[in-house]
This record gives sequence, structure tokens and C-alpha cells, in this order.
Amino acid sequence: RCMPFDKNNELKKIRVKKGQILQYKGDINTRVYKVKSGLLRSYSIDDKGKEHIYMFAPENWIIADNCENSTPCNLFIDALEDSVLLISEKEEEIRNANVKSLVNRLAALQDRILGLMSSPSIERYKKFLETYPAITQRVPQRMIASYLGITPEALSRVRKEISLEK
Amino acid sequence: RCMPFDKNNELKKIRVKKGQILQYKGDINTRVYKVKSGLLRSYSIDDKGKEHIYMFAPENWIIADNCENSTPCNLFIDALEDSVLLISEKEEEIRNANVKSLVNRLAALQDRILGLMSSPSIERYKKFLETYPAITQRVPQRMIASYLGITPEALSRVRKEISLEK
DNA sequence: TTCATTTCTTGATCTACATCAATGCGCAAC
DNA sequence: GTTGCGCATTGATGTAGATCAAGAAATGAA
Repeated sequence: RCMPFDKNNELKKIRVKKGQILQYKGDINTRVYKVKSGLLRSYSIDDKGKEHIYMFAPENWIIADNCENSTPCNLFIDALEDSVLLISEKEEEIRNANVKSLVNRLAALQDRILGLMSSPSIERYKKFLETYPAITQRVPQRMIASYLGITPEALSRVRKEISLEK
Repeated sequence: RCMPFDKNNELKKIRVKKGQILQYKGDINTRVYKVKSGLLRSYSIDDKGKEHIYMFAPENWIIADNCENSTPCNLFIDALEDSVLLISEKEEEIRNANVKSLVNRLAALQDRILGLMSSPSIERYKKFLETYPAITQRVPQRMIASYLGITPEALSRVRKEISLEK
């Protein structure tokens, strides 16, 4: 390439094992992870010790904590499968950000918020199946429950109810 | 100004009355509103006819539906007070977007999602009071309840409980 | 394979919040 | 003033989903 600064110069490529934690709540100057293969997730742990999954990041997704740089982050990030990642600094990421894709992400969060406020768990689960069919196959149900904001028991009953509908 | 294209060329300035609806769910090619004075809100209406407030936009805030342009939008937008607005096209907005402020908005939505999933209504209300003290004074409680994802009755009881804590 | 660990399911009970209904309180219009 | 209307409060009751507990099924490790 003939560009004066190849933007990939700044990217580190790493391999991580399933279960490895990449970011802890409270870390500062956290990085941005691009998933080349595998699957990551981000999640918080509340005062009662309960995990709440904020997002799953399969191939070609970007995952990070959206907090200000240099302030402690709110989320944990770990690997749900052996994965290959590209790591970059947040500032670098902001410089190269694709505005369109940020706006798309806003739209997805808007949807999720309205869903949490207005849809019962069965509807949220059905929508999840439509939106992320691939992820359904790759993570245990308790994690989907956590993403949906319900308990594994509640998800189990929702699934039973859906199977009876047919 | 000496710029070849003044970006304000594209902005229309309008005045709206309290109660006026600027955008209906289902509209396409919706615009972006910058609030110079007054107060707007965006909200959805679910299948049971219940309103769910997605956001309040006081002075200097930007409000819009985050949907793809040319697809039907999901939100209504109306004026909670007489307001003065600058209107721009989404494409224009994307061209001039401030990435930093988009990322801040992502952070706020992340917070809201985690709050909806993990905090009881009393905590969400306390946090709202801290985060948006000014808005508390300007909108009826039923709208704050709607923003928090609870009923006006539930908010009334939460407030009573807080007043007893002291 | 066997043993251990995690995950899923099912039932019983509990609880936060919704729903429904009645009352009272501003506050604007006239 | 009074009439009407939207809003807040309070009580009674209903319900989605949480919690707790026990098994069953799947997964993984030696």
C-alpha cells in the first residue's frame, strides 16, 4: 500500500481461549476488539452478583465498553469460544469510525430499550431468534436468558410455551 | 463566513406549539431536530395502545428516529413545550456527525439497558433524578414513569417510599 | 468408560409491579 | 364563583416473572 500510515499498523492480532477475560469492570483505557473468528460477549455484574449480558459479538463484530476513555469501564468482556481478535485503541477507533454503522448500532439499542419496556419475555425471545439465529446455536440458553433480562427458568418455560403453540 | 458551503444553509428554523406532533410512527425520510429552546420527546405506542417514552430532548439536544432513512420510523416525536427547532436531513447530519457525541449516546443507552435489566424501579428513578434534574421539574410524573418503564401508580408509590426513607 | 460439573427442566412459592377503581386535587375556561 | 379535565394518590386484586429446590439430561475431563 502506498498510504503514508497504514491504519493496520496500529492493530494487534491476538488469539484467546474460551473463558479468557479480556476486560474487567473498572479497567481504564480499555480497547476495542474486532472479532475475526470466534465469539465474545460483554456483561455487567450487579450488586447481587447477577450477570447481565449486554451483547454478543460473533465474527466481524466490534465490541467495547462505550465509556469515556480514561474513566473506569462498566463491563466485563470475555471469550465464549476460542477466538481471533484485532485490538485497537479507542482514539484510533474514533478517528476511523464509520458513522453509518454507529447510527445502526443506535437503532439496535433503541429497539432493545423499547422491547425491554413494552414486550413480554416471549416476544423478546422470538425476536432474538429471528435477529440472531446463529448465536442461538452457539451459546447456552442461560446466556440468552441473561441477554433478554430474564432467568434461565423463565426462558425454559417460554420455550415450552412456544413448542405448545404449534 | 468564508466556507464555500455554509452548513447552516441546509437548516430550517421553525417554531412549534406545545402538543404539536412533528413525526408519526411510519413516516419515512424523517428529519433530525435540534432543540434551541423548549422540550421535545420521542415515544412509541405498543399494540395495547400504551405510550413508552424513549427520550426527552431539552435545549441543545438532538432528537431523531435512528431508523434507516427511507424505511418507516418507529417513533413519534412531539413538543412538550412551545419550542424553537433547527431541522436538518439525516444524510446531512451523518456527514457532519460528531463521532464523540455519538459514542456518548451509545454509552447512555448502554446504561439505560443495563438499568432496565438489573435495577428495580426505585433505583432507576433515583438515577433519573440525578441525571436529569431539570427535566423532572418540567414534565408530569406520568411521563417520567413512562420513560422509566413503569406505570404512574408505581412511580407514585416509589416516591412515597423515598419520602419515608428520610 | 466413569465421575463431576454444568445446564435444562419442572414444581411450589414469593414479590414487584400492573391493572382496575375510587377519590381528591389543582387549574384553566367561562 | 362553577364546571370540567388531566394528574396524582391510594387501596384491592391480578399476574409475569423471580426465587428456591430437586431431578434429569447433557457436557466434559481423567
